[in-house]
Amino acid sequence: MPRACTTLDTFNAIAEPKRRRLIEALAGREMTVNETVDELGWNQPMVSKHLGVLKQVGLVSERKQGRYRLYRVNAARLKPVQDWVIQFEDYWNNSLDHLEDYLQELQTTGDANNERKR
Amino acid sequence: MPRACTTLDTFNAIAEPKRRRLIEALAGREMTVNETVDELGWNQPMVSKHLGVLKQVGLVSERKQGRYRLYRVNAARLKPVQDWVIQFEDYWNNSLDHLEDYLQELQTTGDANNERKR
DNA sequence: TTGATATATTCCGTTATAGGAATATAATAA
DNA sequence: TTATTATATTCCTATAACGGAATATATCAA
Repeated sequence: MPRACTTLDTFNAIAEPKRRRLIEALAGREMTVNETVDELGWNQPMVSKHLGVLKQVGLVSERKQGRYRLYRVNAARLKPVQDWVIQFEDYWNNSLDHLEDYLQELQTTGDANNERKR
Repeated sequence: MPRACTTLDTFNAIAEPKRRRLIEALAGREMTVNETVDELGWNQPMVSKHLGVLKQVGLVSERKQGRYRLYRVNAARLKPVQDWVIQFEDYWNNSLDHLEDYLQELQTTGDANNERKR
């Protein structure tokens, strides 16, 4: 079984850095495909294809105007990500977060003694 | 060029639903691989493999104790995701978020008139 | 009509994937 | 030692991925 489609959900869609960059560029303002091309400096098919993925997931919406297509971010679709991550907010600034332990462990081999009974 | 490795960064690692589930299961408490297997009802290699990906990204840390390996979530590694998403928080509850427009547009064909001058 | 502009789509090649099954390794217990 | 428990790894297969290049479609302008 391969990895899930990028068009399956928001999490998969924003795993790609270019798509996050695209969302940042479009945040708060509508833009034409070519305006985006100019702003990001990518080639046009690349922008169109990434926009296509974002559109399928609903992260951007598209509005036709003449021969232009205006794209805009649908920030609400990011909420599931925020909602999922926020669950763990309590952990990353207090004693439950053991980042230092982890970083230290990367350097020491870690003693594998003291069998725990289960 | 294929999709980026799941072990490249947090965004790619959490794109997989099972890995998010795994993080939830381990949140706040250390667990053995087999405890996790029991709790999630997956087979053991599957749990080990997903833990392996999470470990490479630093989302979980591992501590050997006898023949057990205790896994624990490193919530701090989720912060980049939170930091990225939070940028758009302003958009998803006020006028800048055009969700209704979008949903409505899905049903109407949308008039492609009114060429905009550029 | 013809040409130009704006955007989307198709074809291609390389590659990492996720799951299943089987097996290997490590550590303990008898 | 041998058996058992705990965990990791290897091999397999099908699939979807990005990017590049080329091309198709759509709309406007002359």
